[in-house]
Amino acid sequence: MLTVTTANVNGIRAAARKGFVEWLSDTTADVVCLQEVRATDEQVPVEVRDVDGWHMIVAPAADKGRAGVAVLSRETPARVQVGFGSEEFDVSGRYLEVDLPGVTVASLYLPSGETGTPRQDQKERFMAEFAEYLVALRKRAEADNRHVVICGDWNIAHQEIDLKNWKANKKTAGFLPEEREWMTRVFDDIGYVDVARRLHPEGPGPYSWWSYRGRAFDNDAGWRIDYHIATPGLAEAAKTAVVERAATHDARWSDHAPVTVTYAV
Amino acid sequence: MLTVTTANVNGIRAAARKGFVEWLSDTTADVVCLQEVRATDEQVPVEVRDVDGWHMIVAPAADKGRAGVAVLSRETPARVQVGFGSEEFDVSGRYLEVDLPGVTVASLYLPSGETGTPRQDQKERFMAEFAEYLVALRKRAEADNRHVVICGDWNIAHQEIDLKNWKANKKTAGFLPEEREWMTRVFDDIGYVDVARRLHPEGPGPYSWWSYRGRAFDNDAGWRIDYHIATPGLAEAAKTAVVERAATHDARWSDHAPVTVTYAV
DNA sequence: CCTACAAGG
DNA sequence: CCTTATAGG
Repeated sequence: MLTVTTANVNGIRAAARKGFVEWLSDTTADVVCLQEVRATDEQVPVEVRDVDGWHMIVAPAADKGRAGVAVLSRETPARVQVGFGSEEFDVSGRYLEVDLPGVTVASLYLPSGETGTPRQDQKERFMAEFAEYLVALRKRAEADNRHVVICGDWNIAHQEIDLKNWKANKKTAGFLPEEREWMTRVFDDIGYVDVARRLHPEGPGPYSWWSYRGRAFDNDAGWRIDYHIATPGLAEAAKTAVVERAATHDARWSDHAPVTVTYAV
Repeated sequence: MLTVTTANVNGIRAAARKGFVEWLSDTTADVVCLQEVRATDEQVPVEVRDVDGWHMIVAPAADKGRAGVAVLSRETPARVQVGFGSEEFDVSGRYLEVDLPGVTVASLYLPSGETGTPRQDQKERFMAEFAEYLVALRKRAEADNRHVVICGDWNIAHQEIDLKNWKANKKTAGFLPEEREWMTRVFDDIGYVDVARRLHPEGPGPYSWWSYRGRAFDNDAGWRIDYHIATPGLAEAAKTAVVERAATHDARWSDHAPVTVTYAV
């Protein structure tokens, strides 16, 4: 059994002050993928960095205080890869891949974008380059007889059931037609599987992100943008998928909730 | 009897969250001079701006979130003056003068400076221009038969007894020889009086500012840089001068403590 | 070690 | 409505 969690922490220093450390010491996960760490290795609070029994790798952004992904694992990874071979994005703290026995686990933080701005162009450049990488990664995994799961904040809600107010958000970055179609291609053309949706085909939700503005969390006006996107064999091995909304409810240390999947591998 | 308090609030919005509102509702002062308000009129929390029985005038800096002085008085001032006739400094939120019956009260926030930098040059330009104004103000007050007191953060410790570690700070802005000599000229040549020191000639202290760094407050490693500087007649009428260290100890809402003087006028 | 601002989300 | 960075203190 391998339990993997993904969580966008929205600043690991702030999260550590608000309950992330307690969540980490309670979790039974074997691997934790983090996004928006917003800190270098040295800036990660020692209560997180030196927590007993965990191995931590951080891929910070060159731009101070922005983005940043990390992987915590109980086993030491056999291989670590920062970035996916992109000149533009490999220093942006958005992709970190580690090899654990039989399975490659990646932490992804896809740009959030902003409709009609250069930030949306950047998101689309990322999506185009990353889709190519996903193809190569899948081929490599098949050749090596390895499973792959890309965990993280993909910043796209795939279907109408993946956000509460889909009608109001048809022109909002994260639910644009071209973004949704891109995710469809990841599934249907490249061959990855949305693990949580496969286990729970019925919507709406469960959501994994709620804006801090207004009463979005209390009203469950959220989006499902945090995914486990896995190769088919691993997706079929998934036994449970849970959004730990309660974990964040007791002590809300991020605007995202952890998404945890247990794989029978 | 006229009781006047001066307090550098280090951001009135932060201070209001931390206990300044309670301090204000408890004080028996008739006039309160504030420095480092760091807010425009509209940005001042309503609990302060609309507090019953007080009239408030704010002189913010053109530079958002910086400096800013204010005067709260139970009586409506007959005259209000922002700045002291300086092209450079009148928009810098550092001087506000009001006329109350028989006495002119000013709130001053002198630049803090920084040894060997342009900020120290600015402080010295301010000191030069302001000294000239002090001469004119004293003459005008005598002609009008009015008392004057300039309350505020002068950002200079005058003597060795005015800071805990004077030996270590001989090259620190706020205790430079030229700054101390300038204050001596304000007293000996221009004829103003350091009210609190006149009532309490013995040092060391009492200090009115303690750095937030380290344990400066607990160790009373402070500076006396907040003064009531008055014309001689008013200084002679001063009955008590108190640094409200306890007020800030119960709920420390600033790195400065209020300095309160009661005048028998 | 605080403040407020700015930019990103 | 959050985060971190920055300048000023």
